[in-house]
Amino acid sequence: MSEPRCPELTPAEFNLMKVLWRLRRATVAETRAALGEKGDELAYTTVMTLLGRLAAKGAVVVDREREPYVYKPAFRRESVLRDRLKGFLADVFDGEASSMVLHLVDSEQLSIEELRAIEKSVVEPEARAKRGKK
Amino acid sequence: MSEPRCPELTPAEFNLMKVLWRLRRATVAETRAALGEKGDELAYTTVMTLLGRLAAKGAVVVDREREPYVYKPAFRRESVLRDRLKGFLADVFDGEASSMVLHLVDSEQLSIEELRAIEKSVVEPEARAKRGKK
DNA sequence: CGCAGCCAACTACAGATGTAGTAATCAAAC
DNA sequence: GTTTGATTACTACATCTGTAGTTGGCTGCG
Repeated sequence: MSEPRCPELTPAEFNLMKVLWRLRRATVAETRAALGEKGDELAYTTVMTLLGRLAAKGAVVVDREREPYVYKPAFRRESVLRDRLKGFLADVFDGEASSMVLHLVDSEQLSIEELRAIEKSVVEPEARAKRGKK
Repeated sequence: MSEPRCPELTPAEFNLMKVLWRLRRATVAETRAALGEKGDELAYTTVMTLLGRLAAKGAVVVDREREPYVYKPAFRRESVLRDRLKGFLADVFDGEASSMVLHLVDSEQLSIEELRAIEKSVVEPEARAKRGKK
């Protein structure tokens, strides 16, 4: 029995998840406010609907102890990002990670310096420790 | 007037595009056959519907000179992949390319050796020439 | 010449998605 | 205590997606 995987998320749902990961946990109103700051104005009920769907598919946990309910992510951000990355890589680059990275460099979204820095951070132990935050 | 961008593609549509890029150009039947080899069995009319939608949104060009019609991609594969990558990066990793690559390495989808190889290929001129195929 | 196939156009349709309105409740303000 | 505001539970619904059926033309086979 491997760890339970996060269910598929639609773009709108994923967007909510990003907010929840940032806030750790939040009520509908709080979530809505955070979205608003990003420029995503959604009706209160829309946010509720989305959070409801996320709860239904098990992507968030709802604390119904006391109202207003508090929602929080059921899966670590890191692991969800990883899964998405994996899926994307398989879908678009046939799983060829290096091909993808090459594209990144080619299109100047990643510099050689960054590439070297990554390499270093993977090898060097103390840099390794730092990792994880980002 | 910058270059026209490829319109958004749904997963099913993108899947067809992958086939078309491989075949360069193809009829409905040929496309369908190629999909079949990959294990994607779709009804003839389904393939036609999808190609029709792709044509409608300008992602493929249709040669109606003589039947059966011949469909071919309206955009280079490379550029579409790039766009998708860019969108994904922005959406999932807030545009932080190095963060994404770090994830790749962490989850062992990319080895340090590959990373070094990429670095090299970007720097070295003759390796640079080779690039493009992949 | 009439039928069997191939093909394009049009139609169908269930399920997913994004977005939000309405009803019912409850608690705080007056 | 009645009105008001917050909050949740339903309901709504237009679109988009994936998948495919139906209709009718044209073409070559017998």
